Order: sequence, then C-alpha cells, then structure tokens
Amino acid sequence: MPLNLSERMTELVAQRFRLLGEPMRLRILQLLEQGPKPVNDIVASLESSQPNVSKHLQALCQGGLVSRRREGLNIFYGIADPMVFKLCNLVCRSATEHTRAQLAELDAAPSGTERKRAKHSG
Amino acid sequence: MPLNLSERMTELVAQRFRLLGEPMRLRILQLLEQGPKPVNDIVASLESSQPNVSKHLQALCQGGLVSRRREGLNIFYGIADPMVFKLCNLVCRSATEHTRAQLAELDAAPSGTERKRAKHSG
DNA sequence: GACAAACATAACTATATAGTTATATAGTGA
DNA sequence: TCACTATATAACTATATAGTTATGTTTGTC
Repeated sequence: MPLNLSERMTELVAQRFRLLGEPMRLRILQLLEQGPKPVNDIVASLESSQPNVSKHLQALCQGGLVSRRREGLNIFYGIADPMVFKLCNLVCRSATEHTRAQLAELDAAPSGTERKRAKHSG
Repeated sequence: MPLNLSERMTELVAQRFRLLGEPMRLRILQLLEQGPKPVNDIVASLESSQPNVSKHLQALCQGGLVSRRREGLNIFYGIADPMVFKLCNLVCRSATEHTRAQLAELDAAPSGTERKRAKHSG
C-alpha cells in the first residue's frame, strides 16, 4: 500500500525525522535507553554543556520521544516511545548496507574506465 | 539489546534521518513509490523549481535512497531502498499517537483554564 | 557543425538551529 | 528570609541548508 501522506502529515513526519537527525539527540536517546536519568547525569556522560542538553531534551520532550518527571531537585528524563530504537536499527542497517555498496562500487571500478562526468571528489 | 552505536555510526544514522527530515524530499519519495520518473515529471507533480528538485534528488541519490538511470535525454530516478516507506509508516503512526496524546492531555487540563477541546466519546 | 531538450551546478539569499554565555526559575534546607 | 542545587531560558554567534536565478553540461536531431 502506498504511503500517500497528507500535506500536514508529511510535515509532521519530516519534523519527527529531523528530531532524530542530530547526533547529540541520538546520543541522548541511547543513554536514556539504559533507563531514566537526571539532566546532570546526561551532561556528564556526553560532555556537553548543560544548556545544550536541556535544549535538546526540550525538543525531544515536545516531540513526544522522551518524558519528564520531577523527583526533588532532579528532573528525570526517560524514553517515551521505544519505537525510536526500532527506527535507529533499521536506519543503521540501511546505512551500513549503503556504505558497503559504495565500497563495492569503488572496488569494481577498473583504473582504465573513467567516468565521463568529473565529480568533484577530492 | 541496546543500540550502542559508535560515534561514526551515530553520525551516519543522524545524516540519514536528516535526509528524511524534509517535506519536499518525502514528497519526492512518495511520488517515486509509484515507479521511476524523470526529473521533469517530478517537477511538474510537485510544483517546485527544477533546480530545487534536482538538488534534492542529488541528496537522496548520494544517501542511497534513490537510484538514477539515463534513458535518452531523460534521467529516471527510482526508489533504491524501499525501507524508507517502512520508516515513514512507523513514524507516521508514532506521530499520530503523539498528537492524540497531546489532545487527551489538553482534555485533562486540571486548573481553571478553559482550554477544553473536543473530548472523545467515553 | 548549430540548436534544443533535460538535467546539473554555481552563486546567492534567507531561515533554521546547534552551541555558547549569562541569567532566570524552581525546589530544598538553613 | 538567604543560600545552594538542578534545570530552564534568553540572547547571541556560527553554520547548514532550502529555495532562487543564472549558467553549464550532456544527449539527441537536424
């Protein structure tokens, strides 16, 4: 069955993908996979600044990927939608496959046969 | 099993998610789900400029999500990795769920704010 | 060869956002 | 109340990139 997403839904889906399109946010999600953690723990683990981590957590929370819960002075963030790991696994496999294909392509290029279009590859 | 992606792999996965994080690219992918199409067809269907579509196609191609094949003057682009639709479906469901949850949250607004929204029938 | 069609690319503008520093807010205990 | 801790936010800079206009490149036809 074809996707055929509405315009609105396309925007929503894109927004969600963009949320996952930042290394720092992926690192945060991976950390939280071990269980809920207060902000400071995340800051310490990822060696980033506290405001930066807070901002990313805010984005993830607003996107519904993580949840927050207060506990005294600490605020614990945790995974709200475990589907993200399924996504990451799929993409990871796909990326690996693609990289492998690229290598094979280089391998299969005999030095005699040159491409007609010179790509600006270094 | 936890993800535990390497730093390099995290970057790769993020890059791939970012590739999917643009509405125009999602629209292109949906179009190509019907089958390979030359650039001009895509331009006409999406009512965007030809250079813009070309640039997005270039990005998708470089990311291994679409493939290209010349046929006379035309260049046909097609889906190279159908996994993207699986991803989109997952994200679409997740986004829908999240939106529904947000509505429910507004419904349950405790303090005197008159922010009530249409409630789902009990 | 000249010319046109289909596509790619360059150069630019505008916007979004990751990260920074400084400051504000909320909870805890004296 | 004040001080301290944990987190959030504001204001800013720098970079990435979507879209534009103009031009280049490849292929087919004459």
